[in-house]
Amino acid sequence: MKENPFPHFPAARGHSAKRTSILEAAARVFCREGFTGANIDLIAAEAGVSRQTVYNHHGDKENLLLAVIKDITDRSNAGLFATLATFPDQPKDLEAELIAFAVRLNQNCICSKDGKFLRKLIESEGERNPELFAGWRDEGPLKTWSALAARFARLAYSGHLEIDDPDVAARQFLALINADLQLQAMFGEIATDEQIRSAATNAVRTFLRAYRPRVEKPAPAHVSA
Amino acid sequence: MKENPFPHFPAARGHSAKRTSILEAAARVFCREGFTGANIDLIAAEAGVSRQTVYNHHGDKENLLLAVIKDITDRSNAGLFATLATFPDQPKDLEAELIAFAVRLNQNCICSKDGKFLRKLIESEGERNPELFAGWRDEGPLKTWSALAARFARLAYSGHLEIDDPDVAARQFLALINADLQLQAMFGEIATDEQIRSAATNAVRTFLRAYRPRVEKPAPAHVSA
DNA sequence: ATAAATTTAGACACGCTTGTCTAATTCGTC
DNA sequence: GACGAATTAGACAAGCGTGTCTAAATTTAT
Repeated sequence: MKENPFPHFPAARGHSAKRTSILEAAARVFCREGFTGANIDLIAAEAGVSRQTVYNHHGDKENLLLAVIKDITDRSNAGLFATLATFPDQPKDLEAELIAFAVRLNQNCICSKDGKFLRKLIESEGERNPELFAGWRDEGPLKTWSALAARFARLAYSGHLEIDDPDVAARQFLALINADLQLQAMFGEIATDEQIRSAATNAVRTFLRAYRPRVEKPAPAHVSA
Repeated sequence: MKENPFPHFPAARGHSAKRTSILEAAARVFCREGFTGANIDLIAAEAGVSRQTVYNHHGDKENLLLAVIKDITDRSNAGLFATLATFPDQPKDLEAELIAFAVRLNQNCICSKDGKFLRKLIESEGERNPELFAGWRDEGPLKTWSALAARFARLAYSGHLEIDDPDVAARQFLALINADLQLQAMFGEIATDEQIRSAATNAVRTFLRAYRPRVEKPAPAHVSA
């Protein structure tokens, strides 16, 4: 209601700074303690803000949770699709480029603070808010899978890969990427760059052993040996 | 204190039945609502028991959570190692037997009610009880990985597979097994037998494309072509 | 410097949950 | 049928968390 009806100026500077810090603190606390376990006083304290300010910005607790999820979702999706755009469509060195892509995917999307928060929040609260879960699934994993599947299909068409079902290949690629990192992801620990690189290397090596064409260059005509 | 000091009879029949039903209900509610969100009245109601009985059996709420986790962990580990024992050590049809093994693993351990409960409980409460998380990790995933890695190493030694790092192969096998089921697992839905079989087939097919020996039978001498 | 908007600390009512206690009731056994 | 153990319903105090309110202090823009 009292947000800022007309934008003579987008918002007071301290105002939006506090809004941000509230959302960040709330995300941390919701993740750590769960919705019911998170208490507003703690969120306010971690945000360096008074309790009343939290209520001024976001109404009640339920609303705050939704704001947190929307905030993280938006940022997370932006990062995700920016990263997907760097997929190696016309690779010179497929293995190296896929590894680099996998590293980016892990760093920017899956192992990032946002990515982990979002997954844990959805997993904790999804059972109580089915439409929340459905929305996340449709906009997150399902879109990721289908986008990635399209890229892999292209690589198959251009003869770089030999793939029966691109959707399966996409899911397997993502599963392999995380095979070595799942345990760390479950706890608070953030994966080292070295660990991420190693995980990506292992994953891509196996993925390519499975999906690299077995006969040399059965490519579609316009690629000549 | 008032459990049953001497076992003239192990415990009243209704007594242990109620204990079981309390643990089951508590597991459900803790999973659904989180530790703080779970309330004893609800657990008692779902167990078909009075609130006081819950306190009689398990002291306070914290204690009840520990009892639930211990209960599920024990059952879960028993199933896990029973299933691991059915690994195809001397396969005639490696692909078929690995698929069957993967199906058993998913049905008995990963997609089972206990498996899902345990994972969600640990993920929710692990951050607040580090030793809980550590115990689960050491007894669950780490042991699974190492047991599975040993089996794969054996298959590699006998020439059925060509594996650089058996630990990596084991993690990748498990990751592939779940690639198609992760989303369903996150929600309440239980995977169909058909889905589990299909997921296992996809996984094993890819796994074997990656790890089956490329040159025919470079086996260790005693296997003759 | 002044006026408007925002933030703050604190107090407050209200509801819910935990854990205990008691007295009545049911259950299993002899 | 009678006994003891377990279970039950209900009341209860104490603590905590939410959300509201007020009056003072602080920030921001004019």
